[in-house]
Amino acid sequence: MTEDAFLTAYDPSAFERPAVTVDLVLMGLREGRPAVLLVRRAEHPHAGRWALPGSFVGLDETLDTAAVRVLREKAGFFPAEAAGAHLEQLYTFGALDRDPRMRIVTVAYLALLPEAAVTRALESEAGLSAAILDVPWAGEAGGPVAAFAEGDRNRTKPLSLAFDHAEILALAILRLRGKLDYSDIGFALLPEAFTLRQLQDVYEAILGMSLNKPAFRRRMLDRGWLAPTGAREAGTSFRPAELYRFQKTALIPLRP
Amino acid sequence: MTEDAFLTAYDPSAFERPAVTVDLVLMGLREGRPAVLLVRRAEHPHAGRWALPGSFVGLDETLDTAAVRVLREKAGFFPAEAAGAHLEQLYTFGALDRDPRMRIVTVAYLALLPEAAVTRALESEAGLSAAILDVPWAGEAGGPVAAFAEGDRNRTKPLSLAFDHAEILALAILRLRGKLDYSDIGFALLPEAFTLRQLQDVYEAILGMSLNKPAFRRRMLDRGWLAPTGAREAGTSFRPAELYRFQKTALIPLRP
DNA sequence: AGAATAGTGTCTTTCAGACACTATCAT
DNA sequence: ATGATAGTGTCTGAAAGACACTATTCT
Repeated sequence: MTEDAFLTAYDPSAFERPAVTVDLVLMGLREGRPAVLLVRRAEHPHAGRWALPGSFVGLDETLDTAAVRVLREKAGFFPAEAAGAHLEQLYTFGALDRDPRMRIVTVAYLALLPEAAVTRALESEAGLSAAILDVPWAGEAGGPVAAFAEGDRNRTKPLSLAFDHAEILALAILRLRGKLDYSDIGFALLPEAFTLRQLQDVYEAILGMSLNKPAFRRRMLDRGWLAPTGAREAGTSFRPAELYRFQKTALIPLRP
Repeated sequence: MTEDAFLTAYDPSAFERPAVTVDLVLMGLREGRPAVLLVRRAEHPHAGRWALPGSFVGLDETLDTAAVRVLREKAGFFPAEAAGAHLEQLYTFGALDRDPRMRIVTVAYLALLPEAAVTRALESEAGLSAAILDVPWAGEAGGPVAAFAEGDRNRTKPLSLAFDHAEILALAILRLRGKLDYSDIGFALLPEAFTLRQLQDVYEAILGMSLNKPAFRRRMLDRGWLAPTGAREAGTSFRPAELYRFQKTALIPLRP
């Protein structure tokens, strides 16, 4: 039997199979605080609760393609924004009862968005809301992550997330923290030009702790990923800071 | 409409869906060199090439459960061995053409096995073979990973892996390297009692580079994860080294 | 001038790399 | 005693934390 003959005779529908979805943790900053974009579920199951934007994965699209599609269709991003956003696979969740309708395996993605893109998405997509995250430093292992409505200034009533989305969210924070120091994801949350103070604010917001200023500046500048633009920030009532661009060097310093 | 009524009316088979499988990278050591357990494919597609052990995911089992089942059924591990092995999800692969039969999304797992378990599995499972890996240090980004048959002493003919399994394997090495320094996975490849030299050999094999002895000993002992057994290795023709056990401390030192 | 933050100089501490050295065991 | 590896003492250099200081801009 040749391989071609085998493939022709093969019956792909022999076994029942789980459904496959992608769910996106859309992380950004709102007034310097880490935030996630959520949709309020209108329908069962879990109607009225908050969920990560997601979608079923079609037979004609890869997992990554499906994630980008969600970015466009459910999160209101322009194709150019969706293509430029930092998007990485997070983890795949496959508990038996994670969805009461049927067996669903979901591939979770983490997307990092600059503050301006978050604002624009919120304005263009009515169903979308930003939730502010409370991420105190709770050790390397992380802790539960609480999400609050943007209006809830006192942070008294944490939002109730649908399905296992709270677990996915907690893992996203962990991933973000873990990669912050040795990758370039911190820059994905910032605009094209930014000050070192803004960069440090991002780090402090994600890590949930304050950092030493001179040491932080040294580390960042010594990596060689920052190119001064020559311009300075505007609109301050004090000395304006220098603006930098992120520019990954071709020569990555390797261990000897 | 109540949630119950909604669920009763819901048709779970409305859309065509991809199949879901798990594939396992079973890593261990063979004579101090990193190795993977592979099965030779007898059937189409990719008959004659080498593949990672895997299986379809049933509707009644989680992803993790399916991975443990493969450990038992296809890799010949006793239930106790399978339960004790280090097993973690690696990444989910969903390219459109990764399997010519049909659309398959596979969740890749990484399993780490002590040398003795590898030897036993090879003896009990006829279809299983060990492939020695060539993992030179090629920078943080890693490089292609070549696998060779155990008999191929000169390492001239790299094995041809089926599907996208070479890609999965390369990612497994990357994950292993990345987690080696800050997690306890190095110990998963060692027997219950081991010497510091053996531990260093594991690190050097996985990183593909040699390490400084005093610095390595200091780091390992200062972490407080090693408990001296009081016994010493036997059968050497020179001074026998002290044997240690891995024992994770309850008090994990946290950042302040 | 005063206020407020940007940005730096420098001391200290911590820790990894390097090297040479001592200790211990089998033969 | 000899050979071979286990295990350690110590110097050096790189880098982070802490703190105080200077610089610059707006009002």
